[in-house]
Amino acid sequence: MAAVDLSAHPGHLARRLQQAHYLLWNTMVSEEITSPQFAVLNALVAEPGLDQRSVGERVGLDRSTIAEVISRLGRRGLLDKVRDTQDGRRFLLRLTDEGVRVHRKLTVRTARMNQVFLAPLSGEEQTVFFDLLQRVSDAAEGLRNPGAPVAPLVTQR
Amino acid sequence: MAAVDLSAHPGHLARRLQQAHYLLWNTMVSEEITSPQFAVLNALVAEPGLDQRSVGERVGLDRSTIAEVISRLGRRGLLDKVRDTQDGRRFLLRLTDEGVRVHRKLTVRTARMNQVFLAPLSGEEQTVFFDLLQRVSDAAEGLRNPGAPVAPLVTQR
DNA sequence: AAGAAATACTCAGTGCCCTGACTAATCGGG
DNA sequence: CCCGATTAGTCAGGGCACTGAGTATTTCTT
Repeated sequence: MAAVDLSAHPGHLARRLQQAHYLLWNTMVSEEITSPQFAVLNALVAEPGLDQRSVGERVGLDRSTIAEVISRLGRRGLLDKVRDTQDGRRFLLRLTDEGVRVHRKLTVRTARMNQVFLAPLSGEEQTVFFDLLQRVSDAAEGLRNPGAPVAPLVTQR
Repeated sequence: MAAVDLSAHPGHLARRLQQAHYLLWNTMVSEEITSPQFAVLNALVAEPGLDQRSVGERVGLDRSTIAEVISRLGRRGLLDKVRDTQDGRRFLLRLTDEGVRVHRKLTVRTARMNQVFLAPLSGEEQTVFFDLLQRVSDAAEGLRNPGAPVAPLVTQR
């Protein structure tokens, strides 16, 4: 009766979009390296020697998640992690040769995948799509913290 | 050098969109019930007595994930799970009174949240946004399986 | 009626994602 | 110089999401 149509819920659509992407990535790009892992490799190609926190900032991952992703990439031998001698809190990250090689290979495949992913949209629609996606995300990002916390669902006794 | 701009990658944008939504949901809707959990409640308001698999289908979750989500909702006392006497493989799901109550409360909050989430877009843009999101997801969904598996990154010796 | 195939669900394993609490190191003022 | 605040990273805990393997039940086929 009071049920709602989920297709009018942006959150639901966002989740579906990500699932769709995950699926395509798995079949067209790699079953070993994930999309967030590629994002990290990419950030380190652009700025070698970055520390963990900064990489997380570039790719949009919090301190805990970025630590996990980096540890996995380290285990796979795609990057090295060394203490910063200037600031003993930091770890400096740098791709290994293998890391660079994998990044290069994935860059090509990713481009192909993006084409397939966006194929249902015309060129103009693709531009609009990026724009809308970015604007909504940026706006929500800007809303961090300031709001008062939600009232709990159940009144605790 | 060969680094790519992530803002041109729909997968990255999809992930950011979901993160943004997660954040907003947490502050505006509930810290206890998640968006996928709400989707399940909603499906069961629409069709009480559905089995697990069908609920998963409605909300877009695979068998394993839907099992976890349902088990959590069960632990919270929001739904009941009983063996189908007609078909001993199935579990039939039904919301408890508390489940219905929570769904009603969240429906209101979710509507408010959606408004805030979409506020950066004009009414017309919102329509376009939904349309593009849906078309891309549907298309990728349709691409399931058929493709040959990706070649592995490293040639195993 | 018996065996094969399909179906609903569970379980183990991997990975992403967040929060909150903690440790270690650095930095800033007095 | 020292103490408090800030900052980088870790760790535990909860939840989402998938795959692949396994169990039980039903259904299809012969």
